[in-house]
Amino acid sequence: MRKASALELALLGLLADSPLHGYELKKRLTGLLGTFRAISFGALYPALRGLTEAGLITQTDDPAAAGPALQAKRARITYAITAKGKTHLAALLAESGPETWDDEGFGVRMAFFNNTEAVVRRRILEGRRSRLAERRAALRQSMTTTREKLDHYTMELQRHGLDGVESELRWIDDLIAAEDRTARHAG
Amino acid sequence: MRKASALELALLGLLADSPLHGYELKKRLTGLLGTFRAISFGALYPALRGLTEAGLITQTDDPAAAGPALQAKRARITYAITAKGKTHLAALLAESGPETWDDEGFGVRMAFFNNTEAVVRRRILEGRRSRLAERRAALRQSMTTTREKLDHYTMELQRHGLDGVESELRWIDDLIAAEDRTARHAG
DNA sequence: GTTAGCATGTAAGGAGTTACATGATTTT
DNA sequence: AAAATCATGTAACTCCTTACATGCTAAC
Repeated sequence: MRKASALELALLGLLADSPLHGYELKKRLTGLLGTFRAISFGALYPALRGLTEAGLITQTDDPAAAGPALQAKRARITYAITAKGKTHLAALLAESGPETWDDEGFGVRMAFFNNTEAVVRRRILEGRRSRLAERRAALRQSMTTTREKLDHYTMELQRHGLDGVESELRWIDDLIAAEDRTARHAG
Repeated sequence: MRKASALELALLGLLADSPLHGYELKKRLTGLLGTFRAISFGALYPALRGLTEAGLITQTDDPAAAGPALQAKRARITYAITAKGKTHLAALLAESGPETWDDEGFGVRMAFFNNTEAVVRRRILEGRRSRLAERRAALRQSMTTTREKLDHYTMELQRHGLDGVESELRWIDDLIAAEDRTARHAG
């Protein structure tokens, strides 16, 4: 099986909570990945087909859930995760690598932290932290070395970008501290 | 000519300042779009070819710029914007539409605000503002209506996302206020 | 009765990445 | 002399968007 996209990970993660149909999945996806990008039906349904063919989810026709006029030609389809899918999801959530620290990959993984082991959560948070620290260093570098030639607007862009990175770093530090406190409590 | 990507806009904008060769363009691009994504050579050179074929830039072999061993088999190529390219760039910077307000489109356009008319700057900033306001509304909605079922981590993600949007809104408001002051000064 | 939202899909095409391929120059 | 960086490009492939195509259901 090839490397899973953030979309497939998000679908598996959503279905791990409860079975859903496609339209509902798209709405939740928008809430989940919405800050980064909106996915379209042209991406959603092929992805669901791929996951089904890989045996990670199942599709069930669901005519009962439709309105009173029962005999709809095209029934709603309910998607549910399989045992194999759950295993695969756990593996995806636990894996390390660049895709784990970048904006989208991190966002999706954190959205499913509730179903993720504390050790893995910790590793992902630390990875994200060093990714952000790199970005901060690059921004600072660019702001000081090319200081004289940067025009007002470019400087404002970079300053605001740096603010954002620093704000996220503080946030991540707080999250890591909270993880530590919980770990101490739980032993 | 089809709709230009943010990459093509960025290339034209960079070349409007001074001619550059590909490798240098890529470095500046990373500084410019870096917060959103990094572009690869596999994207850069085909884009430069496209712009050349469209007559928006020119390519000049530049063997003199290479080191002392002059007879390099493959010379560096210097890219320069044409008059047609300048016109096209101005049109791109001035256009309105969704691509003007989204993260990447806005970022690129603001990076070239120095070469953009005050009226257009104002329009782009206002557009970005309402885009952010929409996103804020959506986030608030999602945080209040589904309040009870959201787990700790999802809530943290949304809270941090909302913080970021609100921070950018304040920043945009400051920029708009600064534009107003400048406009009053300049008459 | 018509608009908006629910619901599922396909086909064509765009924009990019990764991996490959090559070679010069500079630094250590 | 090895490693890093400069420098330019191509080919295969992936993932996604846009536009199309269809039909039901609820609200106004």
